[in-house]
Amino acid sequence: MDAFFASVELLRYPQLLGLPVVIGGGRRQVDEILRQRHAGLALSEIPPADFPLLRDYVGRGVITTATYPARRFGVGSAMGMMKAAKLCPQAIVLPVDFDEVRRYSRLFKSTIAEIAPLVEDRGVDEVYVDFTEVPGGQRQGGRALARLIQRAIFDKTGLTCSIGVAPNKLIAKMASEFNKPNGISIFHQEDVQSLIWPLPVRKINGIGPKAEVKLAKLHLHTIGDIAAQQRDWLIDNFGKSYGAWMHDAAWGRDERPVVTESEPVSMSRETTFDRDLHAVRDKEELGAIFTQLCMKVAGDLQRKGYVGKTIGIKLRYDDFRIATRDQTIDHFTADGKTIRQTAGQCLKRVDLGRRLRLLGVRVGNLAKADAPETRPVPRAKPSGSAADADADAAGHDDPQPAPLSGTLNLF
DNA sequence: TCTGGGGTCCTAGGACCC
DNA sequence: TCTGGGGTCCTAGGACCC
Repeated sequence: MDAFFASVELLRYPQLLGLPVVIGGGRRQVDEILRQRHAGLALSEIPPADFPLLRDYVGRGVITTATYPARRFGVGSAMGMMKAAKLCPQAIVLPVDFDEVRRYSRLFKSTIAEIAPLVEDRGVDEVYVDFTEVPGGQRQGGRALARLIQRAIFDKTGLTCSIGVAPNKLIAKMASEFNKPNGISIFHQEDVQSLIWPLPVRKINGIGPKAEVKLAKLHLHTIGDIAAQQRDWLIDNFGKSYGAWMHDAAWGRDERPVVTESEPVSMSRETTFDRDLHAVRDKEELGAIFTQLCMKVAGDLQRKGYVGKTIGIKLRYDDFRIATRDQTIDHFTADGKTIRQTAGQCLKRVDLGRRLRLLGVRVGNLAKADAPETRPVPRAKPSGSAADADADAAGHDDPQPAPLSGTLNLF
């Protein structure tokens, strides 16, 4: 056994575990429900019978997680709150406390690292661990060490976790879902045929909704269906890289190592508005939000010690179409005003005639702030792109650049 | 009143360079 | 009047994941 995958169920308030509970939605909306009913009371002081209910929720947002009793009604992660309210109106709804989630996440990961040091971060509640070299890591096919880790996590955090142990990351991830919550599953390469092949294609980490639809059109529904195809046939239908990968995955082949260190590629902030905003009518509001997003990204970069060169925006229109624009500048920066100005140039290159649902700001092409290549370039060298020409024409440090024909001079 | 926020990686065309 | 062939960077979009 080389790899091991663990994920945790991040839910506090043990008194609620047996009840249908969803966590998520808009912070403001949930707080509003809480305030109306229990002004000034901490969550822990509210008796379970008095908790706010999903049927009282109004507004946007999605579910972050749900208890198992709630999942029995068909609600789950990423589902819209309004849809969930139809399925399970009696569920208790709680706000997400991201600071606390992060705190528990760190504790979860450090607890594992103390026992098995090779840990790969896979987000807030998941990790891969390589315990090939951990003393005792092979006992009972890895079960002994998995138990030890599971117990340590529970002792330190009070949280349960599901663990899969397998010869590689791909199988370990699938194994971890076999025995939820708080289970341990040990898979061997030989189990792929009997335990993995009957599963739907979506269970492969890397096959999403689009690939699922395309596979279904080709009459491929289970992982075994994929495994039964010729590699070249998959390559013809899905491309050289994805097709070959899909074939390997269906056969349980995966050579990726556990990666313990990585540098961020980009940092971003985005927000979905309470209601769709229009570039003209909601100009003030939009402008203020835009500036805030830029300042937040700048703060994130500075706090974490990074600078970036590519600054971009993202918008989501009311019809859910997404547009992105970005621009690479000639020096690295983490400065809010620079980000704001460059992002403002990007905004002028996109259609602002439609109502907007979301606005985001991103800084990519990151480097460590103290790295030598991040120092300012000696002289700015002009380049001839249209965007630069526009920036030059409108720029000269002017906070209110000239309008571009056909678009609105909002920012 | 379906559909968050923060990421990564891939593709593909055009610019530009040697 | 048939115009190579790499390589890298930039930009936009999209799939996917937690």
